[in-house]
Amino acid sequence: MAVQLDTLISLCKRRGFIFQSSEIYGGMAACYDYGPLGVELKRNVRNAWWRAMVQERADVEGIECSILMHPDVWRTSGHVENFTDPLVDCKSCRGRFRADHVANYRARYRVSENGGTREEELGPEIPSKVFRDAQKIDFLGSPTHCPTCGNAELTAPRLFNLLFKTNVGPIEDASSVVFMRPETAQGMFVNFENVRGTMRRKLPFGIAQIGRSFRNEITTKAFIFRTLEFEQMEMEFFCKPGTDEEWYRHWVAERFNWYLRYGIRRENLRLRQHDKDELAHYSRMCHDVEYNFPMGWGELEGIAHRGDYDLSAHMKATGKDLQYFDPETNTKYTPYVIEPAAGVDRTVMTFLIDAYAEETVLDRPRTVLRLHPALAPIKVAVLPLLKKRGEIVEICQRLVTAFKQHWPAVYDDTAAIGKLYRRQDEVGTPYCVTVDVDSLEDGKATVRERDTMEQERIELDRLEEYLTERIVLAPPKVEERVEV
RNA sequence: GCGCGUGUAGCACAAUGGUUAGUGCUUCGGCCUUCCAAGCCGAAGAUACGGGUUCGAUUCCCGUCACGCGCUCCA
Repeated sequence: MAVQLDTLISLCKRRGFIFQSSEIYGGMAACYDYGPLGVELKRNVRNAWWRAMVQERADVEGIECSILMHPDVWRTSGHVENFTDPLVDCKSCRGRFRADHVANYRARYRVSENGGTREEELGPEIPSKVFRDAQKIDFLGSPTHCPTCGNAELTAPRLFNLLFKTNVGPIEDASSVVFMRPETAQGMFVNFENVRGTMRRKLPFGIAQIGRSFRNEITTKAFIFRTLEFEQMEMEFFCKPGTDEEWYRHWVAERFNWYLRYGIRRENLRLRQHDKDELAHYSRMCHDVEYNFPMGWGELEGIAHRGDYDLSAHMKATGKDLQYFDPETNTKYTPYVIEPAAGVDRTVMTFLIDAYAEETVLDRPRTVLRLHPALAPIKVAVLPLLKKRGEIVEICQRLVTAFKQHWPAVYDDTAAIGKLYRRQDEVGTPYCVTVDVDSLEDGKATVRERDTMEQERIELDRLEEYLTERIVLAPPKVEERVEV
């Protein structure tokens, strides 16, 4: 039985993982802040991805691009053109229509630009230039009758576009409109030649990036599953046409197995291949990695075969040559691209849900996050069994100072030992080190493991080595690997 | 974006058109205890925001915001 979302949200807030954004002002819809523990968990997720996708591989380079890019990038990619149609909703039958599909509709727009205002009859289709240049488009005309139910219950037309716009420069002049990137991928495409050239790369190779993206979604959903501002982990893998299907299968398997490696239960994961009519315009094939969330199956990551769509589009738009010269065959071609694209926030949420467990220990409830040690926000807690004994506290302080050189570590003496253990269980701390009176005699401390609650006496000067073996070198939680 | 529902302390809940809004957990201080949420004493802490009805609103009404569920949408 999976944890209820409410329960998880409550724990996230109570223990400093995730807060509602701008909470004291009443909240900001679909925006969330990561608290002290959440920020550690999230960074660990990023690092785990980067480790698997860049550090451990010989064929992928990293990059970090600016969120603001030349506006033409998004025209070339198709993001500006799509979803710029004005849409109307029928309040009666709840249908939604493109305004220009509703009969007898002629719209007028008030366009503010260059400090002045002019009114134009532009018709239902808004040219992208107007959309780009206009600070504000007012709909002065409006359709009235719903084509489905015939009732005069249509809302005023509204522009529907997922791109966030903002202005460069302090004056809101029309010429300064730019977009907040809706995906990180375009940064890799426009830097393809920079990375290939400076890193002296031959095909195949990939460019990976982790960063924020922004989508002005109509509908938000389920906690941090869909937010307006979110973080992506994307990699564009450039390869020779003809080898693309093999690489596609490689990356689908590789990405699915990554989730197993960090402990997501096999039965809560599935691969789903997109039907042909479901594919995006640039996409030839696509598999989603899906997780069985409390609210149903949801997409964690998409592995898409983008063909040569993006590089070709950028070549056409800029006139630059982004083809690859293959020295072995002495030919030029446009690389094909395989793109695994994952959401950091969704992945964080998934790890939290999958790790959450409630048990009964000695007739007492225990809540525990069974996070992989590499992901746990706090790696080790140092606890004194007797806080009144100065020698014991002294040893604890010495240990925690030493541990902090390697990992996030905490010291806590504000409750009885049982409660201290439960506190750490609830935030997923994999190991607790407890110093007691015997420690003063035998030079050992008790190491208590989170999942089994088993204890082991370890020499004080062996603790760092002991914990390193279990935290840094922690094996995959799920050994099973999937072939595609 | 539509419909339905919800909003009381950090968390989970209770109560009420009228005295000081109650309980558990949590947190903090103290005593005691010392290897799995023990006990005792004490403390801090709330009616989402705005308006209306009323002598009086946390309670009734309206709006806003946020969250949940369903639909819709979705690169």
